[in-house]
Amino acid sequence: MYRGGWRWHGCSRRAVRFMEPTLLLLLHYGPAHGYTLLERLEEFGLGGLNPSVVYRALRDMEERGWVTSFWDEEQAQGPPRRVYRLTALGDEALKLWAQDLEETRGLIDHLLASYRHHMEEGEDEHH
Amino acid sequence: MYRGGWRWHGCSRRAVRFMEPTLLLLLHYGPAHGYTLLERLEEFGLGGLNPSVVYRALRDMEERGWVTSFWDEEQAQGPPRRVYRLTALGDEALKLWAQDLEETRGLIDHLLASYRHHMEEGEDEHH
DNA sequence: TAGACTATTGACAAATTGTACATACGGTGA
DNA sequence: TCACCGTATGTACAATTTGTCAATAGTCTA
Repeated sequence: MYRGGWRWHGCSRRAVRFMEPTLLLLLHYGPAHGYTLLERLEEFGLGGLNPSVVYRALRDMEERGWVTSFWDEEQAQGPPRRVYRLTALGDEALKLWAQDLEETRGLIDHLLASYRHHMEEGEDEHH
Repeated sequence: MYRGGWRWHGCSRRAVRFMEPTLLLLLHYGPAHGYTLLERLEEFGLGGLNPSVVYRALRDMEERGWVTSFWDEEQAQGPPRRVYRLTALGDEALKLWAQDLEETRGLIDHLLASYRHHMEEGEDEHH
């Protein structure tokens, strides 16, 4: 069950929802390592994500053909790193995601507008 | 796995995400039957949700103390109907949800702005 | 050479979501 | 009266997603 307290663990839940389009956008800037992407998610308010979750998302996107990956030849230092690169399909996915986000934004706007409108009405009533 | 095709089944996934705050708002308008709420979700772009999902959400909200419910005494026609009413706690939850939605909208705005900015930059480049 | 930091992965438990079906009341037409 | 339709709600289980913990591995430094 769980479903318990308000806002489950930090913003984790929401962060996960926006991770995928954000990764696509970051990769549209250019190829990058998983670890780098993990860190750059913070710029989009998606910091503190569990690394496993991010790596898993990248592998899933690869399965769908949105990205390709290969081991970094020039190992700078540390363990081998995987480099991800956006594919043409991933480019399409990013566009679709952008549309989806616009729609989502519309939904939220409508909901918040109704909320405020209703609350302002409530202020005038003397109950 | 699944995670397969783009946009899984209609807008179901997204609809579920916004169902809870929408139900809270609808109940802030006044007590209502589950079935009525189910239908009114459509006004917020959340139509076509599986009834089970909506009833389940209502029961969950009741477990958390956000709503109370009782069987409608005056059975108009048809089977017995349950009436849901928002509690003070539910009222608080709605306010918190509104804040959360504002934040979410901020995230989306930031993401879309970055996307557009990057795309416009790309147009100037001759690759 | 033990520990810290960078990187990635695997496996499994926990939670959420989708779906199919069960139940029940009242009205309608044959 | 019986079959059937539309309204209304609930249950149970399968499918999917998410959270978390631990394993591995290379490099650097004290």
